[in-house]
Amino acid sequence: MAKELAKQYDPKEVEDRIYSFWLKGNYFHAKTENDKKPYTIVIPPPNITGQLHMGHALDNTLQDILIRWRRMQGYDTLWLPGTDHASIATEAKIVEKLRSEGTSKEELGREKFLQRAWDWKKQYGGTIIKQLKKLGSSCDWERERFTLDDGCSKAVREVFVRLYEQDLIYRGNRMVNWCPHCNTSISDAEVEYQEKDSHFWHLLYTVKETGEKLELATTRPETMLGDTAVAVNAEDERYKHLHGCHAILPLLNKEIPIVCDEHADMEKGTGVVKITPAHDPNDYEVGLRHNLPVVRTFTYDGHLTGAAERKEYEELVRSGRASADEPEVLDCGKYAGMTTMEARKAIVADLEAGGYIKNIEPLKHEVGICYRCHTDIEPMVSKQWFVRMAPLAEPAIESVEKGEVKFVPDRFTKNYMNWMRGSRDWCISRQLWWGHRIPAWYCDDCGEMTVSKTDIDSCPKCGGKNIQQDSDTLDTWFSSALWPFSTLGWPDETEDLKHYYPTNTLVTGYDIIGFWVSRMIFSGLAYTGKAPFDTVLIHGLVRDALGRKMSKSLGNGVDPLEVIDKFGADALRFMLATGNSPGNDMRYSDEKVSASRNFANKLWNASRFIMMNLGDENIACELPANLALEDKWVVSLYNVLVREVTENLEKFELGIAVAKLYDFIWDVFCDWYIELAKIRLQAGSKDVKKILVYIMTGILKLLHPFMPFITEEIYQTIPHGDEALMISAWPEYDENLTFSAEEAEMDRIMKAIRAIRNRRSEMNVPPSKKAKVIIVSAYKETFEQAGVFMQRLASASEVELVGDFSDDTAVCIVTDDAKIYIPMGDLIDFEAEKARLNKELESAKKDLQFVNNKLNNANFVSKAPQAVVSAQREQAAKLSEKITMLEESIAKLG
RNA sequence: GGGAGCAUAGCUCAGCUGGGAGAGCACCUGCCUUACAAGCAGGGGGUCACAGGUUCGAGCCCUGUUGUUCCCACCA
Repeated sequence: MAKELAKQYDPKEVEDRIYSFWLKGNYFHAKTENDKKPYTIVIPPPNITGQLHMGHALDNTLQDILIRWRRMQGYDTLWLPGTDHASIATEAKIVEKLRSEGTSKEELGREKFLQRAWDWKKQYGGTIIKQLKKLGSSCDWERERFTLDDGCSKAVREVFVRLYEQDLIYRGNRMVNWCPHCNTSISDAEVEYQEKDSHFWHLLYTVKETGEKLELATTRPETMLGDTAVAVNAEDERYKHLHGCHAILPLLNKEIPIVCDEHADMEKGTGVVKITPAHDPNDYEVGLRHNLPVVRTFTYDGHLTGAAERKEYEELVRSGRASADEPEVLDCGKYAGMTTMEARKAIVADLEAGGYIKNIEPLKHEVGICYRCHTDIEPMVSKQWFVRMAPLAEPAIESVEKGEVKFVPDRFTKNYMNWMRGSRDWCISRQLWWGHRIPAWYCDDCGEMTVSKTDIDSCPKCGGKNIQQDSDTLDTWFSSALWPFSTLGWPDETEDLKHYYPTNTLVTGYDIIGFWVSRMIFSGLAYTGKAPFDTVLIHGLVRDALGRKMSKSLGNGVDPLEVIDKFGADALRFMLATGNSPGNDMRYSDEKVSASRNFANKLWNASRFIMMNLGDENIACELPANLALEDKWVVSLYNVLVREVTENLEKFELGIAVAKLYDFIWDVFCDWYIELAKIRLQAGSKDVKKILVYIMTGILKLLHPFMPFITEEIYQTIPHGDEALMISAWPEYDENLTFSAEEAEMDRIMKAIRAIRNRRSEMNVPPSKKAKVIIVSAYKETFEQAGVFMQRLASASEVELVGDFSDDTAVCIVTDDAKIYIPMGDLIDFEAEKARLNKELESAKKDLQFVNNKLNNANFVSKAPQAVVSAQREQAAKLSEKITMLEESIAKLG
């Protein structure tokens, strides 16, 4: 692989080749080694309909960083990939496609429709997987799963039947959220809210017994045909005389009871509420409390019911198939067949004509909409399957309270708890075809319902063959909830399950804590007895440069693949990891990626420089026996870097880790060490080459999880041990490599060099104009070594150490540790020099004053930690020295 | 209505357990010093939203205020 390296790093030339190299080495594959500690991540399965977006890029970059790091640390790592069938989203796409072809799912029939869906999956399901590979994701592709594959389906059935047998799944007529566009029920979690302009219609109902007009307000007059009561608060003095009376429902002239219920709030409006149990969640509850009839007036596709629906209902009752909780269906007569909006207009018009409307008031209120298609949700009583949440939520809450599952950052624990505590029973049936079909069969002969793990073809009760499977499918999230263990083979006790479950880290956005994370936790506990992971690493959203959510409708989405094409996958990954702290949103901008790209290029050129100097020499990656001052300095700092980066990763502080790497590589290694190394390289030192290889190798390892491609590419060109960087050992902190004295020495030298550069720059002396440097310092030995450094880095023609010095034509620079003179001849403005030194003196005195104020404070000295106090004392001493030196210099100027 | 986050240099954001404010980009100055101009050296720029409090000491902890974003909730 060794060759002449290009001046600029070209990710396009490298990335696919390196990815193939990894695949060929089978490095992503988890080998289930029982002597190694496992580390497992299951991927949040992207939808098969999806294209990789920035959210995925972030999510998977974080996962890949963690998994690569742990792999290098020697864990038996498994990153298990896969995709989600996304029932509602996929079905919607296929339905749309069918419509464009002039047909429909009904016309096609279930079988053929599902065939189309599988074809779709085959054709597009691999797209996002390919895109994940472009990012560099080191998933174990041999274990790739799909929520609708045989194994996951088996797990789904197992769970469904178990829950049913434990009475944790039931079927019944309940209030659900109905999407008239998707034509299915959806769960509470799938409803979003949006503020919309509407009206408050103040209606007047007549009380039958007293003849008085009762004023009440509603936002949904179109539901009034289904009213089965009017409610007032029992404590409300205004209406006490009406307890037990009846109201006459306008238009239908139907007598409905006036009930007392806590739901009626005396403070709100007139304190009177109309009750429509079939089409309002609150009213449904009121209805249950007062045993009110439930009258359905809407069809499932959002029209008012008519004679046909009524007839269907009557059939059901006559045949005895109607369950006890079956809602009555009304023939809405002249309104039948209207959409709810049309009905609203017609009903309001009729009410107005009948004098039943007191007034209409404009109103803004939150309306529930479908998270997929944004259609207004119709709350509706409907026969559905539900998971009983309370018994499942309890252990899930306890587990998190006990710390078995930890959220990072911690504040999302609260978010999770709220969700768990507040959730109502989970509606899991969907009137869709693409998904896990509910394993329940109904016998047409005897009416028996059978729930079974395996398909059945006759009724177990009467033996009849006229059985039909429930036509509904399960909520997509039902199978997602099982993902951490269904993918490992559960319910079978597979080797994978034993070895890799429970998994370790779940990485996901805060937006699906309710949808997914909480359901995995209660599912894991309920079915495997263990929490499915120990840590949930939460990240935020990737927004656009203006801070807006990226969305299709705004057209402000940034395609990660285009970014990869332009800047490289490493640059994108590095950018996503940099400045990202857990749980916080971040903004995307090309400038940031470009900065990351520049960093990659910097690394590339550093390696190019090292390669150039290595030539054909075979340099082992080891420290030489004798370390020079600058070697000890860089090794010491590198050693600290190893410790800190590792610690940061352990705490999931990826953004901090990556910032430290950036600083070390660019500032410490490239700008200082390599520059210093040039001196000895020219002299042909082999030791310095060893150090360069040693540090570069360490850097590549530490940076590899973040920038896998370029680091691997460089690793393959420099002398290396393991066949691949990605499976090489993660560096470890070595306390023998701490050289504090040398760090301090280098610090003095660097300060002096910076001070000289600074002065020269201020005086506009070009680097090409070399000048002699004369140093007066108590740190003789240090500065004796520094001579060559100064020639190289501070444009010194020669460096002389003297006990004392005086020259009117020399610039004087004072650092904490030394007085430095640079004879400049005519360039010196005598007065300006004096003024500058005086200014510096003032500033040093001020600083000393500040420190002394602290040290003179008895409370500070007695209460502050000893280390802090002594640090201040040291600083005071340094400043005093500096002041003395400055004063001497000024005195010499006269 | 409840809860949470954010508010730090012109812009985007770091700032880990409280010890005299940092980076990237942008800006200004000088450099093609042969690894890198996607670079090097230097520089300017911040009462850390506001008001109190705890502390020897607060960007960091506590209380309140303002602005902003988000989540949850059945507002008829």
